[in-house]
Amino acid sequence: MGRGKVVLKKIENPTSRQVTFAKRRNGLMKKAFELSVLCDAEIALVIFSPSGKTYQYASHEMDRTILRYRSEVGLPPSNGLSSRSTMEIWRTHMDELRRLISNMEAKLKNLAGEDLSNLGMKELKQLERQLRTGADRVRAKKRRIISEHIDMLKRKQLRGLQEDNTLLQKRLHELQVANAGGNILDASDLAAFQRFLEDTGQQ
Amino acid sequence: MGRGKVVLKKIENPTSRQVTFAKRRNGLMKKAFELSVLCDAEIALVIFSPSGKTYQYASHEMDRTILRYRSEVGLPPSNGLSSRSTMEIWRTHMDELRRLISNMEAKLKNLAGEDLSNLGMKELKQLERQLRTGADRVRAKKRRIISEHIDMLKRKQLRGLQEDNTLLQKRLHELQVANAGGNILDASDLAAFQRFLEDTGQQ
DNA sequence: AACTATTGATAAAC
DNA sequence: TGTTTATCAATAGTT
Repeated sequence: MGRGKVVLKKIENPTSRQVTFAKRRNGLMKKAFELSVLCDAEIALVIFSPSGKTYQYASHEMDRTILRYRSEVGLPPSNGLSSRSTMEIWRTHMDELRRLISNMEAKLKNLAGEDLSNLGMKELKQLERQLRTGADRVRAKKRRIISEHIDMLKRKQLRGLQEDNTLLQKRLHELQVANAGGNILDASDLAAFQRFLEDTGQQ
Repeated sequence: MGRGKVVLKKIENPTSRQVTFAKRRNGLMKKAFELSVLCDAEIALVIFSPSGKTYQYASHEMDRTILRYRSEVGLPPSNGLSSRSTMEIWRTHMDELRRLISNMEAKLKNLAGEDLSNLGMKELKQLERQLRTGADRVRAKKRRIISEHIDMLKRKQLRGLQEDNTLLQKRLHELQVANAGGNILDASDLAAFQRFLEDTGQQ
Protein backbone atom coordinates (compact mmCIF):
# COMPACT_ATOMS: atom_id res chain seq x y z
CA MET A 1 0.00 0.00 0.00
CA GLY A 2 1.55 3.19 -0.98
CA ARG A 3 3.44 4.59 -3.90
CA GLY A 4 5.71 1.63 -4.33
CA LYS A 5 5.46 -2.09 -3.88
CA VAL A 6 6.94 -3.38 -0.66
CA VAL A 7 9.82 -5.85 -0.43
CA LEU A 8 9.87 -8.02 2.67
CA LYS A 9 13.31 -7.15 3.87
CA LYS A 10 14.67 -5.03 6.67
CA ILE A 11 14.54 -1.39 5.64
CA GLU A 12 18.14 -0.23 5.65
CA ASN A 13 17.57 3.52 5.76
CA PRO A 14 17.16 4.21 9.51
CA THR A 15 14.94 7.22 9.02
CA SER A 16 12.41 5.60 6.76
CA ARG A 17 12.56 2.47 8.90
CA GLN A 18 11.60 4.56 11.91
CA VAL A 19 8.78 6.24 9.99
CA THR A 20 7.48 2.95 8.66
CA PHE A 21 7.69 1.43 12.12
CA ALA A 22 5.55 4.16 13.62
CA LYS A 23 2.95 3.97 10.86
CA ARG A 24 2.69 0.21 10.72
CA ARG A 25 2.74 -0.16 14.48
CA ASN A 26 -0.30 2.09 14.68
CA GLY A 27 -1.97 0.22 11.85
CA LEU A 28 -1.32 -3.12 13.51
CA MET A 29 -2.70 -2.03 16.86
CA LYS A 30 -5.75 -0.54 15.17
CA LYS A 31 -6.40 -3.80 13.36
CA ALA A 32 -5.94 -5.78 16.56
CA PHE A 33 -8.48 -3.55 18.22
CA GLU A 34 -10.95 -3.89 15.35
CA LEU A 35 -10.63 -7.66 15.38
CA SER A 36 -11.29 -7.81 19.09
CA VAL A 37 -14.41 -5.66 18.74
CA LEU A 38 -15.85 -7.11 15.56
CA CYS A 39 -15.32 -10.72 16.51
CA ASP A 40 -15.30 -10.57 20.29
CA ALA A 41 -11.80 -11.97 20.49
CA GLU A 42 -9.27 -11.70 23.31
CA ILE A 43 -6.04 -10.27 22.00
CA ALA A 44 -2.64 -9.40 23.39
CA LEU A 45 -0.01 -7.69 21.29
CA VAL A 46 3.48 -6.74 22.42
CA ILE A 47 5.94 -4.88 20.21
CA PHE A 48 9.53 -3.99 20.94
CA SER A 49 11.07 -1.45 18.63
CA PRO A 50 14.65 -2.17 17.56
CA SER A 51 15.70 0.60 19.94
CA GLY A 52 14.05 -1.29 22.80
CA LYS A 53 10.94 0.75 23.34
CA THR A 54 7.85 -1.24 24.34
CA TYR A 55 4.41 -0.89 22.79
CA GLN A 56 1.39 -2.97 23.62
CA TYR A 57 -2.25 -3.52 22.92
CA ALA A 58 -4.50 -5.77 24.95
CA SER A 59 -8.22 -6.19 24.53
CA HIS A 60 -8.42 -7.40 28.12
CA GLU A 61 -5.88 -7.24 30.94
CA MET A 62 -2.50 -8.07 29.44
CA ASP A 63 -1.52 -10.28 32.37
CA ARG A 64 -4.78 -12.15 32.21
CA THR A 65 -4.29 -12.91 28.53
CA ILE A 66 -0.67 -13.95 29.04
CA LEU A 67 -1.75 -16.19 31.88
CA ARG A 68 -4.44 -17.72 29.72
CA TYR A 69 -1.90 -18.23 26.96
CA ARG A 70 0.47 -19.98 29.34
CA SER A 71 -2.19 -22.27 30.66
CA GLU A 72 -3.44 -23.17 27.20
CA VAL A 73 -0.15 -23.56 25.41
CA GLY A 74 2.18 -25.00 27.99
CA LEU A 75 4.72 -23.85 30.51
CA PRO A 76 3.64 -25.20 33.88
CA PRO A 77 3.76 -22.62 36.69
CA SER A 78 7.07 -21.60 38.15
CA ASN A 79 8.83 -23.65 40.76
CA GLY A 80 12.36 -22.76 41.83
CA LEU A 81 14.68 -24.60 44.14
CA SER A 82 18.22 -23.51 43.29
CA SER A 83 19.92 -21.00 45.56
CA ARG A 84 23.10 -19.07 44.77
CA SER A 85 25.10 -16.44 46.51
CA THR A 86 25.48 -12.96 45.03
CA MET A 87 23.59 -10.86 42.53
CA GLU A 88 26.66 -10.60 40.34
CA ILE A 89 26.86 -14.31 39.85
CA TRP A 90 23.21 -14.35 39.04
CA ARG A 91 23.53 -11.59 36.57
CA THR A 92 26.40 -13.31 34.82
CA HIS A 93 24.50 -16.54 34.71
CA MET A 94 21.46 -14.75 33.32
CA ASP A 95 23.58 -13.18 30.60
CA GLU A 96 24.96 -16.58 29.69
CA LEU A 97 21.47 -18.00 29.48
CA ARG A 98 20.34 -15.11 27.32
CA ARG A 99 23.26 -15.59 24.97
CA LEU A 100 22.46 -19.24 24.74
CA ILE A 101 18.86 -18.41 23.99
CA SER A 102 19.87 -16.01 21.23
CA ASN A 103 22.04 -18.69 19.64
CA MET A 104 19.26 -21.22 19.78
CA GLU A 105 16.81 -18.73 18.32
CA ALA A 106 19.14 -18.10 15.43
CA LYS A 107 19.37 -21.84 14.82
CA LEU A 108 15.60 -22.23 14.92
CA LYS A 109 15.21 -19.34 12.48
CA ASN A 110 17.74 -20.96 10.17
CA LEU A 111 15.88 -24.24 10.29
CA ALA A 112 12.66 -22.43 9.49
CA GLY A 113 14.40 -20.67 6.61
CA GLU A 114 13.22 -17.37 8.04
CA ASP A 115 16.51 -15.58 8.41
CA LEU A 116 19.29 -16.91 6.24
CA SER A 117 21.17 -13.66 5.89
CA ASN A 118 24.02 -14.85 8.09
CA LEU A 119 24.71 -17.95 6.02
CA GLY A 120 26.95 -18.59 3.04
CA MET A 121 26.66 -21.22 0.36
CA LYS A 122 28.45 -23.87 2.40
CA GLU A 123 26.25 -23.39 5.44
CA LEU A 124 23.14 -23.38 3.27
CA LYS A 125 24.08 -26.74 1.77
CA GLN A 126 24.67 -28.18 5.23
CA LEU A 127 21.39 -26.73 6.45
CA GLU A 128 19.50 -28.22 3.55
CA ARG A 129 21.00 -31.62 4.32
CA GLN A 130 19.95 -31.28 7.96
CA LEU A 131 16.42 -30.39 6.96
CA ARG A 132 16.28 -33.29 4.57
CA THR A 133 17.38 -35.86 7.14
CA GLY A 134 15.02 -34.33 9.67
CA ALA A 135 12.13 -34.65 7.25
CA ASP A 136 13.16 -38.23 6.43
CA ARG A 137 13.10 -39.16 10.09
CA VAL A 138 9.75 -37.53 10.63
CA ARG A 139 8.29 -39.39 7.67
CA ALA A 140 9.70 -42.66 9.00
CA LYS A 141 8.11 -42.02 12.38
CA LYS A 142 4.80 -41.24 10.69
CA ARG A 143 4.94 -44.47 8.73
CA ARG A 144 5.65 -46.43 11.90
CA ILE A 145 2.73 -44.86 13.71
CA ILE A 146 0.43 -45.58 10.80
CA SER A 147 1.50 -49.19 10.44
CA GLU A 148 1.17 -49.71 14.18
CA HIS A 149 -2.30 -48.28 14.00
CA ILE A 150 -3.22 -50.58 11.13
CA ASP A 151 -1.86 -53.59 12.99
CA MET A 152 -3.91 -52.60 16.00
CA LEU A 153 -7.04 -52.36 13.88
CA LYS A 154 -6.32 -55.73 12.29
CA ARG A 155 -5.88 -57.39 15.67
CA LYS A 156 -9.06 -55.76 16.92
CA GLN A 157 -10.99 -56.89 13.86
CA LEU A 158 -9.60 -60.41 14.14
CA ARG A 159 -10.58 -60.61 17.77
CA GLY A 160 -14.06 -59.38 16.88
CA LEU A 161 -14.39 -62.00 14.16
CA GLN A 162 -13.25 -64.71 16.49
CA GLU A 163 -15.81 -63.64 19.05
CA ASP A 164 -18.50 -63.61 16.39
CA ASN A 165 -17.45 -67.04 15.30
CA THR A 166 -17.57 -68.45 18.80
CA LEU A 167 -21.07 -67.05 19.17
CA LEU A 168 -22.16 -68.54 15.87
CA GLN A 169 -20.70 -71.91 16.77
CA LYS A 170 -22.76 -71.80 19.92
CA ARG A 171 -25.90 -70.94 17.94
CA LEU A 172 -25.19 -73.79 15.55
CA HIS A 173 -24.90 -76.18 18.43
CA GLU A 174 -28.20 -74.94 19.83
CA LEU A 175 -29.81 -75.36 16.44
CA GLN A 176 -28.45 -78.86 16.13
CA VAL A 177 -29.82 -79.72 19.55
CA ALA A 178 -33.16 -78.14 18.77
CA ASN A 179 -33.23 -79.77 15.39
CA ALA A 180 -32.89 -83.21 16.92
CA GLY A 181 -36.60 -83.08 17.73
CA GLY A 182 -38.19 -80.56 15.37
CA ASN A 183 -36.43 -80.95 11.99
CA ILE A 184 -36.41 -77.22 11.39
CA LEU A 185 -33.28 -77.45 9.21
CA ASP A 186 -32.31 -80.36 7.02
CA ALA A 187 -28.83 -81.87 6.89
CA SER A 188 -27.62 -79.87 3.86
CA ASP A 189 -28.62 -76.58 5.47
CA LEU A 190 -26.62 -77.46 8.54
CA ALA A 191 -23.60 -78.44 6.48
CA ALA A 192 -23.69 -75.15 4.54
CA PHE A 193 -23.95 -73.15 7.74
CA GLN A 194 -21.03 -75.00 9.21
CA ARG A 195 -18.89 -74.35 6.12
CA PHE A 196 -19.76 -70.66 6.36
CA LEU A 197 -18.59 -70.57 9.97
CA GLU A 198 -15.36 -72.30 9.10
CA ASP A 199 -14.66 -69.79 6.31
CA THR A 200 -15.37 -66.87 8.60
CA GLY A 201 -13.10 -68.28 11.29
CA GLN A 202 -10.15 -68.21 8.90
CA GLN A 203 -10.13 -64.42 8.46
CA MET B 1 -11.87 -2.34 2.75
CA GLY B 2 -14.54 -4.31 1.14
CA ARG B 3 -17.88 -3.79 -0.42
CA GLY B 4 -19.36 -1.93 2.48
CA LYS B 5 -18.10 0.41 5.11
CA VAL B 6 -17.32 -1.26 8.40
CA VAL B 7 -19.02 -0.41 11.66
CA LEU B 8 -16.96 -1.03 14.76
CA LYS B 9 -19.40 -3.22 16.60
CA LYS B 10 -19.55 -6.89 17.34
CA ILE B 11 -20.82 -8.72 14.26
CA GLU B 12 -24.06 -10.36 15.34
CA ASN B 13 -24.42 -12.94 12.57
CA PRO B 14 -22.30 -15.86 13.88
CA THR B 15 -21.40 -17.15 10.42
CA SER B 16 -20.09 -13.92 9.04
CA ARG B 17 -18.41 -13.20 12.36
CA GLN B 18 -16.54 -16.47 12.05
CA VAL B 19 -15.55 -15.73 8.45
CA THR B 20 -14.43 -12.21 9.30
CA PHE B 21 -12.48 -13.55 12.25
CA ALA B 22 -10.56 -15.97 10.08
CA LYS B 23 -9.82 -13.36 7.43
CA ARG B 24 -8.79 -10.59 9.77
CA ARG B 25 -6.81 -12.92 12.01
CA ASN B 26 -4.71 -13.92 9.03
CA GLY B 27 -4.34 -10.32 7.95
CA LEU B 28 -3.28 -9.26 11.43
CA MET B 29 -0.66 -11.98 11.74
CA LYS B 30 0.67 -11.18 8.29
CA LYS B 31 1.01 -7.52 9.20
CA ALA B 32 2.72 -8.40 12.47
CA PHE B 33 5.19 -10.52 10.54
CA GLU B 34 5.83 -7.78 8.00
CA LEU B 35 6.43 -5.22 10.73
CA SER B 36 8.93 -7.48 12.44
CA VAL B 37 10.84 -8.03 9.22
CA LEU B 38 10.71 -4.52 7.77
CA CYS B 39 11.58 -2.76 11.00
CA ASP B 40 13.49 -5.44 12.88
CA ALA B 41 11.00 -5.41 15.74
CA GLU B 42 10.28 -8.12 18.31
CA ILE B 43 6.60 -8.94 18.31
CA ALA B 44 4.32 -11.29 20.19
CA LEU B 45 0.66 -11.64 19.30
CA VAL B 46 -1.85 -13.88 21.02
CA ILE B 47 -5.44 -14.24 19.87
CA PHE B 48 -8.23 -16.21 21.49
CA SER B 49 -11.26 -16.76 19.34
CA PRO B 50 -14.62 -16.38 21.08
CA SER B 51 -14.87 -20.16 20.95
CA GLY B 52 -11.63 -20.39 22.92
CA LYS B 53 -9.23 -21.46 20.23
CA THR B 54 -5.70 -20.05 20.53
CA TYR B 55 -3.75 -18.43 17.71
CA GLN B 56 -0.34 -16.85 18.00
CA TYR B 57 2.41 -15.15 16.14
CA ALA B 58 5.84 -14.44 17.57
CA SER B 59 8.77 -12.99 15.70
CA HIS B 60 11.08 -14.56 18.28
CA GLU B 61 10.37 -17.21 20.86
CA MET B 62 6.99 -16.38 22.38
CA ASP B 63 8.19 -17.06 25.90
CA ARG B 64 11.26 -14.93 25.46
CA THR B 65 9.16 -11.99 24.34
CA ILE B 66 6.71 -12.47 27.18
CA LEU B 67 9.61 -12.58 29.61
CA ARG B 68 11.03 -9.42 28.11
CA TYR B 69 7.64 -7.78 28.37
CA ARG B 70 7.34 -8.77 32.01
CA SER B 71 10.79 -7.49 32.85
CA GLU B 72 10.28 -4.22 30.97
CA VAL B 73 6.69 -3.48 31.83
CA GLY B 74 5.78 -5.56 34.82
CA LEU B 75 8.67 -4.87 37.14
CA PRO B 76 9.96 -1.32 36.73
CA PRO B 77 8.51 -0.17 40.06
CA SER B 78 10.97 -2.49 41.79
CA ASN B 79 12.37 0.44 43.80
CA GLY B 80 10.24 -0.26 46.85
CA LEU B 81 10.95 -3.96 47.00
CA SER B 82 13.17 -5.57 49.56
CA SER B 83 16.29 -7.29 48.27
CA ARG B 84 14.83 -10.57 49.35
CA SER B 85 11.84 -10.40 47.01
CA THR B 86 14.06 -8.98 44.28
CA MET B 87 16.10 -12.16 44.62
CA GLU B 88 12.94 -14.19 44.43
CA ILE B 89 11.96 -12.46 41.23
CA TRP B 90 15.36 -13.07 39.72
CA ARG B 91 15.28 -16.66 40.68
CA THR B 92 11.90 -17.01 39.03
CA HIS B 93 13.26 -15.37 35.93
CA MET B 94 16.19 -17.73 35.83
CA ASP B 95 13.89 -20.67 36.13
CA GLU B 96 11.79 -19.33 33.31
CA LEU B 97 14.86 -18.86 31.16
CA ARG B 98 15.93 -22.42 31.87
CA ARG B 99 12.51 -23.72 30.98
CA LEU B 100 12.59 -21.70 27.79
CA ILE B 101 15.95 -23.24 26.94
CA SER B 102 14.56 -26.71 27.52
CA ASN B 103 11.67 -25.97 25.22
CA MET B 104 13.96 -24.68 22.52
CA GLU B 105 16.22 -27.69 22.87
CA ALA B 106 13.22 -29.93 22.41
CA LYS B 107 12.20 -27.98 19.32
CA LEU B 108 15.67 -28.26 17.84
CA LYS B 109 15.68 -31.99 18.50
CA ASN B 110 12.29 -32.27 16.86
CA LEU B 111 13.50 -30.41 13.80
CA ALA B 112 16.49 -32.70 13.58
CA GLY B 113 14.15 -35.68 13.89
CA GLU B 114 16.25 -36.89 16.79
CA ASP B 115 13.63 -37.19 19.48
CA LEU B 116 10.09 -37.52 18.21
CA SER B 117 8.78 -39.54 21.13
CA ASN B 118 6.75 -36.64 22.47
CA LEU B 119 4.87 -36.08 19.23
CA GLY B 120 1.62 -37.49 17.88
CA MET B 121 0.48 -37.80 14.32
CA LYS B 122 -0.84 -34.25 14.13
CA GLU B 123 2.38 -32.71 15.42
CA LEU B 124 4.43 -34.88 13.08
CA LYS B 125 2.47 -33.66 10.08
CA GLN B 126 2.95 -30.06 11.17
CA LEU B 127 6.64 -30.67 11.74
CA GLU B 128 7.06 -32.19 8.31
CA ARG B 129 5.38 -29.16 6.77
CA GLN B 130 7.73 -26.87 8.68
CA LEU B 131 10.75 -28.81 7.50
CA ARG B 132 9.54 -28.75 3.94
CA THR B 133 8.97 -24.98 3.86
CA GLY B 134 12.32 -24.49 5.58
CA ALA B 135 14.05 -26.56 2.92
CA ASP B 136 12.18 -24.70 0.18
CA ARG B 137 13.37 -21.39 1.54
CA VAL B 138 16.94 -22.58 1.85
CA ARG B 139 16.89 -23.79 -1.74
CA ALA B 140 15.48 -20.47 -2.90
CA LYS B 141 18.25 -18.62 -1.08
CA LYS B 142 20.85 -20.90 -2.66
CA ARG B 143 19.44 -20.21 -6.10
CA ARG B 144 19.51 -16.49 -5.46
CA ILE B 145 23.13 -16.60 -4.34
CA ILE B 146 24.11 -18.59 -7.41
CA SER B 147 22.33 -16.32 -9.84
CA GLU B 148 23.82 -13.26 -8.16
CA HIS B 149 27.22 -14.85 -8.51
CA ILE B 150 26.65 -15.52 -12.17
CA ASP B 151 25.51 -11.95 -12.72
CA MET B 152 28.62 -10.73 -10.97
CA LEU B 153 30.82 -12.84 -13.22
CA LYS B 154 28.98 -11.60 -16.28
CA ARG B 155 29.47 -7.99 -15.25
CA LYS B 156 33.12 -8.68 -14.53
CA GLN B 157 33.60 -10.31 -17.91
CA LEU B 158 31.86 -7.44 -19.66
CA ARG B 159 34.05 -4.92 -17.90
CA GLY B 160 37.12 -6.92 -18.92
CA LEU B 161 36.01 -6.93 -22.54
CA GLN B 162 35.39 -3.22 -22.45
CA GLU B 163 38.87 -2.65 -21.01
CA ASP B 164 40.37 -4.88 -23.67
CA ASN B 165 38.50 -2.92 -26.28
CA THR B 166 39.75 0.42 -24.99
CA LEU B 167 43.26 -0.94 -25.09
CA LEU B 168 42.81 -2.22 -28.63
CA GLN B 169 41.37 1.10 -29.76
CA LYS B 170 44.49 2.77 -28.41
CA ARG B 171 46.69 0.28 -30.27
CA LEU B 172 44.76 0.92 -33.46
CA HIS B 173 45.28 4.61 -33.10
CA GLU B 174 49.00 4.06 -32.56
CA LEU B 175 49.14 1.82 -35.63
CA GLN B 176 47.32 4.44 -37.70
CA VAL B 177 49.79 7.06 -36.55
CA ALA B 178 52.75 4.77 -37.20
CA ASN B 179 51.30 3.72 -40.55
CA ALA B 180 51.20 7.29 -41.76
CA GLY B 181 54.93 7.01 -42.42
CA GLY B 182 55.75 3.28 -42.79
CA ASN B 183 52.76 1.70 -44.57
CA ILE B 184 52.97 -1.42 -42.38
CA LEU B 185 49.22 -2.10 -42.86
CA ASP B 186 47.11 -1.27 -45.87
CA ALA B 187 43.69 0.42 -45.75
CA SER B 188 41.61 -2.81 -45.85
CA ASP B 189 43.56 -4.30 -42.94
CA LEU B 190 42.83 -1.23 -40.90
CA ALA B 191 39.13 -1.27 -41.81
CA ALA B 192 38.80 -4.96 -40.82
CA PHE B 193 40.53 -4.32 -37.51
CA GLN B 194 38.23 -1.43 -36.79
CA ARG B 195 35.13 -3.52 -37.54
CA PHE B 196 36.42 -6.21 -35.17
CA LEU B 197 36.82 -3.64 -32.42
CA GLU B 198 33.33 -2.31 -32.96
CA ASP B 199 31.82 -5.81 -32.77
CA THR B 200 33.70 -6.56 -29.56
CA GLY B 201 32.57 -3.31 -28.02
CA GLN B 202 28.94 -4.28 -28.41
CA GLN B 203 29.18 -7.31 -26.06
C1' DA C 1 -12.97 -21.52 -1.20
C1' DA C 2 -12.68 -18.05 -5.14
C1' DC C 3 -13.87 -13.59 -6.90
C1' DT C 4 -14.12 -8.48 -7.31
C1' DA C 5 -15.80 -3.99 -6.06
C1' DT C 6 -14.58 -1.11 -2.55
C1' DT C 7 -12.58 0.64 1.32
C1' DG C 8 -8.50 1.06 4.08
C1' DA C 9 -3.55 1.39 4.79
C1' DT C 10 0.53 3.44 3.67
C1' DA C 11 5.08 4.91 0.80
C1' DA C 12 6.58 8.86 -0.94
C1' DA C 13 6.42 13.67 -1.21
C1' DC C 14 5.89 17.87 1.12
C1' DT D 1 5.98 15.07 13.38
C1' DG D 2 1.74 15.99 10.56
C1' DT D 3 -0.82 16.30 6.15
C1' DT D 4 -1.63 14.98 1.42
C1' DT D 5 -1.88 12.00 -2.41
C1' DA D 6 -1.12 8.21 -5.46
C1' DT D 7 -1.03 3.38 -5.12
C1' DC D 8 -1.14 -0.96 -3.32
C1' DA D 9 -3.28 -4.31 -0.12
C1' DA D 10 -7.06 -6.10 2.68
C1' DT D 11 -11.38 -7.56 2.79
C1' DA D 12 -17.03 -7.35 2.74
C1' DG D 13 -20.24 -9.09 0.19
C1' DT D 14 -21.21 -12.25 -3.28
C1' DT D 15 -21.13 -16.69 -5.95
